[in-house]
Amino acid sequence: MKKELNNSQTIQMQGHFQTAQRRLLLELIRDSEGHLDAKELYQRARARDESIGPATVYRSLNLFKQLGLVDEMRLGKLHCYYEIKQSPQHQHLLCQGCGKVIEFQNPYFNKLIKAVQREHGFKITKAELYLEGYCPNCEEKEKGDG
Amino acid sequence: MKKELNNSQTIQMQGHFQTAQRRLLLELIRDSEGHLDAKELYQRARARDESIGPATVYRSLNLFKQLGLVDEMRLGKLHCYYEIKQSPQHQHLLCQGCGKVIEFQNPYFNKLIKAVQREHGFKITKAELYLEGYCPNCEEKEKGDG
DNA sequence: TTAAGTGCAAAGGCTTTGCAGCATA
DNA sequence: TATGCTGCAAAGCCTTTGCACTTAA
Repeated sequence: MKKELNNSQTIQMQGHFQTAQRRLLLELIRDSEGHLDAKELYQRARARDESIGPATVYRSLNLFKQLGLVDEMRLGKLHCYYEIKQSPQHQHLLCQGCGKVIEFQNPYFNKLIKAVQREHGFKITKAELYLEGYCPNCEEKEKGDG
Repeated sequence: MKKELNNSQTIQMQGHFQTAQRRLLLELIRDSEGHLDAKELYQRARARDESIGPATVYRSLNLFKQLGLVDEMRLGKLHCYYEIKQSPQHQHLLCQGCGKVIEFQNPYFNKLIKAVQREHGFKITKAELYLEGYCPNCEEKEKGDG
């Protein structure tokens, strides 16, 4: 089932060319469900279009960020991951054992943001919660290993 | 008022030499109150000891992390910041206007962690909340500029 | 004394930039 | 057709590594 880019993704390209490379990259980012860093994106793009270069990937990512098409976030060590904007707000939970990334939502999150906003008089524009730990499976293995 | 490294900071150096460089670096990290990246740390160290090299800074940071003396965290763009462990758990709020970093605590935070732990069966070992926005001052200026 | 730590310089990754040719609108 | 985009290659950062010298214990 081939998905098409939706309106919000194409309309916002106004003023910039739509190119095969950009369409491919956006498609890969969306299909990844959000857990893709620049390197991985480059590799996947390369698998579909042998001639694409890293410069195009980085330039496109910067354009997408600038246009507000994708969100950039830091997970794990030092990587930046990209995901299509428009996905409902969610946070990330990384398993240190198997590397799996889980997205979650929790009502306390908004309460927390609002409380901080109130207490510090900040206007908050970006909020990221990043949790790391062991999923039930890996937790079992940990116990087994010692 | 010169502060001395406390016991928890020296005891944990057991098995590793205490050197002038390491003492200097730990002192700078502690005095920075936690918002220092590797580059900035190197510059400050350089100001106090002209002969220190970047390799020593990076090697020391890695050692401190390994020994659990400092925490590494990602703030803002791509930087990693370091702070002395032992400070009570707190989270970070960055002003996009003036770059100021505020540490805060909020009871919802722990509730949130516990809820996620319960819902996903994860054993959470690390939790970072990162907020970005405009402080009251900069918010005013933003309005002024348009 | 001697293994660990240091500085220097070189190497390694990832990301950006310059440029000539190509493609979109 | 004309500007913007691409790929390539080179350059730029930041971080790590190899090596000979120095130093803490």
